[in-house]
Amino acid sequence: MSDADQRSYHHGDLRQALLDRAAEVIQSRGIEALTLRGLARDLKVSHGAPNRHFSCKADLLTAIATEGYSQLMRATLSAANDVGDDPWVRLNAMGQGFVHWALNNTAQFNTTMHPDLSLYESAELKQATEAFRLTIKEAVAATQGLGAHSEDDLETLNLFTISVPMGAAMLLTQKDGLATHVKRDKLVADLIELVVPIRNRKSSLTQET
Amino acid sequence: MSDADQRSYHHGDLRQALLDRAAEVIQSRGIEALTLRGLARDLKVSHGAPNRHFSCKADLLTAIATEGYSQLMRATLSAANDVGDDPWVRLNAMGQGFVHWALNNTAQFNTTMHPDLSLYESAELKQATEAFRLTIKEAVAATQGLGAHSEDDLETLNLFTISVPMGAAMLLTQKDGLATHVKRDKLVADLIELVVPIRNRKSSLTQET
DNA sequence: AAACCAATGTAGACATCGACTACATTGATC
DNA sequence: GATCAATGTAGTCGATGTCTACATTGGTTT
Repeated sequence: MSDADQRSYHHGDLRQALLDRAAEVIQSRGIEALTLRGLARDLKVSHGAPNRHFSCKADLLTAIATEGYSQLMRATLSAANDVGDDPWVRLNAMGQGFVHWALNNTAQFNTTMHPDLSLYESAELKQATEAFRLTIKEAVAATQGLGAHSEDDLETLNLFTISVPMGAAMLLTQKDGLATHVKRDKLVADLIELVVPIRNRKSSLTQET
Repeated sequence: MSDADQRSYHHGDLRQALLDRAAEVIQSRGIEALTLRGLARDLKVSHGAPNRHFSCKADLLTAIATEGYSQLMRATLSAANDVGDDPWVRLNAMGQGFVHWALNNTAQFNTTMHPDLSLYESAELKQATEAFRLTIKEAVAATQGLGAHSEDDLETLNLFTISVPMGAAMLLTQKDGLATHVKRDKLVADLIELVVPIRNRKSSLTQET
């Protein structure tokens, strides 16, 4: 072994290295092309090493998704905290934060939303999913009565509010999606404005109707 | 060979049988668990037979997605034709038709939206995708100036309009999604009403603002 | 009617993968 | 310094994708 590869036996943080490399592979060649043995080769470890951290491929994908929900929640909450206390303005920022995180972490986002993962029952993933949904639901509930759609059912409003960033992120992260739009930030801002309007807005009570 | 299985050598329509069985497998065990050899076993043909119709697994998924877009377009257009000529009412119906098709064809919908497929360049899939997007775009364009959001950019409006059914279908088709909602039709109608409102609407010109 | 042939299905082979097992090395703890 | 759980290695086995050669069929041409 040359001095270049100072890793004699233990890798150091193989788990995180696997997660990082997996995201790269998914980005370039898709989830189907992702293999545990391929990751092992890329990271110069034996083909069985990944199994010490992920018992199977579904386990790896689940871990990516769990971390995805966690980061998604942090990204949305962080965006909300950047804009102050008005629940309406906060919800708008959360929507934009959601889409921006998805566009900046395409592979992780697509893996997080992989339909197969809802079949693979995982306690951690379920918990992360619920925590995220609760965060959104609370933010939506906090805006009730303050702006438009104040008369609508909360569940319907919640679905509407999360559907737009979710659907837009889905479409924009496709390889041949609308991602080539020049002014990405403006598109996202305009889009979320249609769901949670904050422009031409003086206070929390002077909204229409 | 018994008289029950009258298929002596040729299957008859193996291609469609593969597509149908694939949808069942995806529905119950996910896209990752789908294998060409498994399909061959289920349909009592040799392990190489599927390759005569689909050169690889990606080809099969692409075919499902292509058919998915085709059916999705038919479902939305059919829904529009059921409600008359008002572009605004038609667009509303298309949104509802989209979600209902997705909820009634979960496996096909999830496969159609599989992120891997945008990496696998397929002329037919690309054509089907573009045809569908054009259909939506035309329907959105036809409503411009008639209702709300008349001042918005068409591209933004288009993304908004398709994002809601797309995101909602994504969320509702998840195994632990909101699909347990009792009044599914009402939820979908209320949801789309938030995007393309048609209630309390006399004509195409007496809308707010 | 007989020959022909493209479409379709069969059978076998090979590299690769997931998953399991036994064994080896390491670093932390007592 | 001994101990041991965590982590990595090497080998194995069944299953899969994909390729090739061969077999069967039904329609077409002569």
